Amino acid sequence: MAKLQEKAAPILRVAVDVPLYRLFDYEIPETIAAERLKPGLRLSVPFGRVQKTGYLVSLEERSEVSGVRLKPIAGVLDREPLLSPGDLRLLHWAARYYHHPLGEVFASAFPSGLRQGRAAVLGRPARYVLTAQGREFEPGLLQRAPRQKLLLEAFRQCPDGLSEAELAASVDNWRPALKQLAAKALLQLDDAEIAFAVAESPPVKGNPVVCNPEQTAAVAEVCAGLDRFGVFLLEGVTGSGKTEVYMQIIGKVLERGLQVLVLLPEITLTPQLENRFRQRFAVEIEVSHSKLTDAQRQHAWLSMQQGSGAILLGTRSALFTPLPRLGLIILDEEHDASFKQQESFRFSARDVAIVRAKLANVPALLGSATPSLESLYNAQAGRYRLLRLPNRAGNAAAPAVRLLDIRNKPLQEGISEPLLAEIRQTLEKGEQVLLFLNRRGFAPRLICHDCGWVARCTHCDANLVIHFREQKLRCHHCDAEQPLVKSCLSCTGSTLRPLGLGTERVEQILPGLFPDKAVVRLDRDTTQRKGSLENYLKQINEGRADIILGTQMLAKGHHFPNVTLVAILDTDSGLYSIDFHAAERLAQMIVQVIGRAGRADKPGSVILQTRHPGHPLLTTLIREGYNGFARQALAERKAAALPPFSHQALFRVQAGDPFKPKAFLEAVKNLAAAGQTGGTLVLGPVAAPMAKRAGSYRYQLLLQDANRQALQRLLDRLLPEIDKIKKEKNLRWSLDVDPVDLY
DNA sequence: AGTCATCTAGGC
DNA sequence: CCTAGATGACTG
Repeated sequence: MAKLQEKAAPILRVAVDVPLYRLFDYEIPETIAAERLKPGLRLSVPFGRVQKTGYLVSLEERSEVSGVRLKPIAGVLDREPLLSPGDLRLLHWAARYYHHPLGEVFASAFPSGLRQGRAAVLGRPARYVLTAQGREFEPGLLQRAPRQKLLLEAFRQCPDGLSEAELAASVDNWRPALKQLAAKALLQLDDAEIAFAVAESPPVKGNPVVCNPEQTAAVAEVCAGLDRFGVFLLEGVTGSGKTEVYMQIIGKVLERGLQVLVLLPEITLTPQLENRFRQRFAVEIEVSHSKLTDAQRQHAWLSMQQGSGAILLGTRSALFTPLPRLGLIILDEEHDASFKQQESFRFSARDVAIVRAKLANVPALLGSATPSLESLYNAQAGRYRLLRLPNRAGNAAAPAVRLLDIRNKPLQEGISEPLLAEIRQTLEKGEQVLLFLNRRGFAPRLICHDCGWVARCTHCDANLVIHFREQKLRCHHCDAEQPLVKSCLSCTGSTLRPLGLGTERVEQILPGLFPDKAVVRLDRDTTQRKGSLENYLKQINEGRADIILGTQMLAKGHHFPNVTLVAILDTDSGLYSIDFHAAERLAQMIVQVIGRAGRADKPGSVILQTRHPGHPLLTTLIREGYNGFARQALAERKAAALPPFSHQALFRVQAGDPFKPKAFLEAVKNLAAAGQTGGTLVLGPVAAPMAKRAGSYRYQLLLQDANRQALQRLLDRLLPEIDKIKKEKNLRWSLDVDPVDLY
């Protein structure tokens, strides 16, 4: 007893949400029992002159910091840590691997309310039920309020009432209508405790779908490995029924009483998957992405953390959500670059998900019609198990793809004569046409026909894009915009011409070419308003659109069953990029766009307009498909010792001063060279491909090594030293481990 | 990052 | 002599 009292109270080592590569030590105040303190707890700590949330990393016997400078923590925010030891190991791994400050990595694991120190209490989700009056009420009387009618009918189907999440999934913009119904005393907030009947019923409802042999085999193979770590790469052509495979495997995991994490690259893809999951599974499904409110995300986080949620569907920000009974991680569209966070903590949700699966000893399932070269390489090397779904479901034929040489052919706003004829034929049959052009706006530049002046952004090395309808010139790299000028700013001449092609320009010419045909344009400019994308998709699927025109958002996930002709207007942009990732991106995009055609019983055809019909990327892709392309691209990467045959880390620097970034990176390079024992390549510093952007001058330094550990060791040594380089004013640097683009 | 003490150029 | 804005030091 006496011994225990003599022993000094332990020191708390704490990670604070600041961009500093070190931890901070605190004392335990007498009011707090030391036994309570476990790693992972959220603490409130005095930090400088403010209070901040800190995360307890470890308890130490002594501190390097002299006792007089140590402060006591102000409080403990949780009774028990919200993160499990496994979660903590994952965060430590990620901070080390991506060389990012631990406090910021911890912060990224929590929803913003918990980050700010709010209590981790899970309110019962609001639920509504019909009143006696509401049960009697005839929905037909609400003819003039269609949304209220819709809601009332939905409640009629569900005598147990509906939660806000369920309402959001079935009726959009439900809140005002619900308010109206409540005001009419037809609805009320359900204050009865809900019996958890859901937990009693089997997790899978609805009819099992009959699968083809490949689907069945894929399901069986993953299910045979459910009790241990393993990575499965599900390569399924568009329309091959990947989702059904996911759902059958998820069903098996749910039957074991375990949780499933499903990650998607983009928010726009969550509603359709959520709907399918809700139809199939009678379990609590939580959704988490950045378009939800903080309260919604915190609710999803806590439901999963406390174990009541069974499926978490989210984007990369959902990756670190605690899942005490994790049984499976699924990552759909695994090739998508959106899984890589592109600022501050630059983690790859795909790569971290695999580490998470490994730490939790559960399988990870990666799915894509166009797997990344890294994943295909891992499959070849035997690290991943490759599962293939080569056939479209329902015997839909693969579309016929052909290159259309447009050299020396007259173009009308980017559309050649032969393509025009094909479009006309398709429209005459009453079928839909999809035109893909990966550039929004009217035209990518405005040029003076007299003197050659081009409208440039003053903050970036970029041309201003013409937005004709809005009469604006806009930079797509910063938020600069200005009115569309009528005369040249250099020679005052008035013969200004739009040069090049954007979706807005193509949209303008289509009514003249195809009178009476309905055109829908889908790009960031037309879908910015909430709900407008959904409306357009509905319009298309109900057959109220003949020509669909759009940018890459067309290539992602959406199904257009009545489209039988797909044309890529400008295939060539991206064929000759300086970034070695560009070829892979382009091939994936082409294949994804091709996948939009001929999904149902109608055979589809695809036309790629190109001025480089002999380009090996295109010819290989047409002749041998994505796999042929991938084989060739991997051979090229190997010959050039590029990833995945080597590993990269990129230092990026930007500053308002044009010379300081380079000087800073020279210093980093010298540091890297001093004491360099391994063979890590240090390339640069070079100006970024867009040297000036949003008013900053940008440089980069690339490190490359075939040995990942050697590269990591160099970074381990480099980072503390870089921290010591006297920081120039207004200079920002960041490190990107495994960069997915070099811009 | 956020805060604050210190320095500096320009205003009266 | 005063002060707004830039600069740098520091966070336990």
